[in-house]
Amino acid sequence: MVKEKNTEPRVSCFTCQMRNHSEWSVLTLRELEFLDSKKVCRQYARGEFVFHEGDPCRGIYCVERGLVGIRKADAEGNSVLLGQLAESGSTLGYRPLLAGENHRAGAEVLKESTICFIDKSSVWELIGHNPNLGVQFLRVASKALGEAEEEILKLITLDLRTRLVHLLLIFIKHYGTILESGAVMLELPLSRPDMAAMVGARPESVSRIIRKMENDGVAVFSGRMVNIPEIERLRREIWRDHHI
Amino acid sequence: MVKEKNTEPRVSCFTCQMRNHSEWSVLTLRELEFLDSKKVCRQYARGEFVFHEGDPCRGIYCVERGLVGIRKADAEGNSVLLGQLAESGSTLGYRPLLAGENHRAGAEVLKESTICFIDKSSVWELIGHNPNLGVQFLRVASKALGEAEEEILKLITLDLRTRLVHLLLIFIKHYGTILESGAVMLELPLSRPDMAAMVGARPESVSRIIRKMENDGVAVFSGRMVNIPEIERLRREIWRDHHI
DNA sequence: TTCAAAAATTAACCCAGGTCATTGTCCCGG
DNA sequence: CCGGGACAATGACCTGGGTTAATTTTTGAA
Repeated sequence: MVKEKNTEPRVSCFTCQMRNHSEWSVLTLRELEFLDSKKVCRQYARGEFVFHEGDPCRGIYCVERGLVGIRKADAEGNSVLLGQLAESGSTLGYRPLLAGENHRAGAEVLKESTICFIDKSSVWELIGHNPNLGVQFLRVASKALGEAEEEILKLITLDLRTRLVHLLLIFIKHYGTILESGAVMLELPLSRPDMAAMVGARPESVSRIIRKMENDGVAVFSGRMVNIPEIERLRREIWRDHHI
Repeated sequence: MVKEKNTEPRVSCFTCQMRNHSEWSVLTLRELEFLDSKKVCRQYARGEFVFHEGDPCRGIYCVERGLVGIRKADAEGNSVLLGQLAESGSTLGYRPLLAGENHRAGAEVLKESTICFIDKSSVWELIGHNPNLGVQFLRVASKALGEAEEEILKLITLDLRTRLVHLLLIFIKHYGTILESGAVMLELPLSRPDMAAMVGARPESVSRIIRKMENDGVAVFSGRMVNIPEIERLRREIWRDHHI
């Protein structure tokens, strides 16, 4: 698991591809210089934690490249992956920073990643200096809140199969490719246990649903590859719970 | 249901009891004058909606007195009450305002209330004028996000009885009184269907759990009154799922 | 290349809680 | 004073998905 991690990769905020799609897009050149001078970047291997549940929040993290999940666990070892996965351009840990709390969930690296850290006081300094940055965070936090509330409703009203279809459709949007046959091919970014943690279920139940979906001819799973012959059939499932 | 509603009650931001416990506490006198001049207050009867799911967001609402729940429903008529109930001093509808979205949930008046409305542009004007107000909203939104995520974990890992006990303990904190016997007396602010909507269950299931709790001698329900002989027994239930 | 640990699949079992139906009470408006 | 509609309690029934356990496959470290 330890190759040559902890190396500091050469990363600059100025050349960062995703900057204009992130909260930082509102920064002036001067502020960007400040950010660039304050950030500390490093590589993380799959399985590492960027921060743990309960840790005091020292600052925020900016994913330059890779994939990170937000995991929340209870005493018995059950765990959930909350919300969307963090990819290039995503910011991690802004919630506890802005709420003035400790981390209430951990950030687990799902694919090798390069992540930059910006300490708390520098973030507040930037927000104080450029209120637009505060407004950006306001947007991000409010959108996340809306999605969390949507998730609560889904957990209560939708059965597991439907929730899984929702997840698949999101993955298709992010990672899917259309074959010449018109079918959609998808490489899942997650293991089965992690897929289960995203929809709030056990891996065994996810397996069971996958088998049923294959029997129905809706999708074919093979390891992390999924082939969906007709996306429309998938889409129809999320209307009216796949019966009519 | 219609008595003499729509009367404009005499409400002033200056004398508002809860102001110093709300986001508005950071306003200067001058800004407070602005807020007071812009706000529009009115009374709402039980059952009215302050705004509906899907409505465009025109501004935010400030509960001066009363009780309001945030309700989210799906096509089949199932519904959930999200998060905490809004009482005196709570702000409603800040999420869609800050996210720049439409309302994704409705606000339903649960007890007769007096509520002030502040239009969108005035709020943004205040935030632009006093960035501390923005920071306040940042705090509020981030805390709400943390609680929503906590709720997701609870829905997945805790059974109905435990979720209900959590709810009771919150109600006790807000509305409970200690009798001379040491027992706790509580008047529930909600009907059974609404309690069910708060814990993500059906009213019948809540009834069933209530009966079991009475058999166990943990609590006695009579209409909206609840008597809890020993709060400690309640508290113990949320540790380790009331076995062991 | 090899071995142990993690991931995956499948089957059998079972129970929490959703669904449906019945009955009774309370409250409000006419 | 009556009647209709929300609220409440309870029982019978049934199923989605959790639990356990056994087996196989994949993975990655040495």
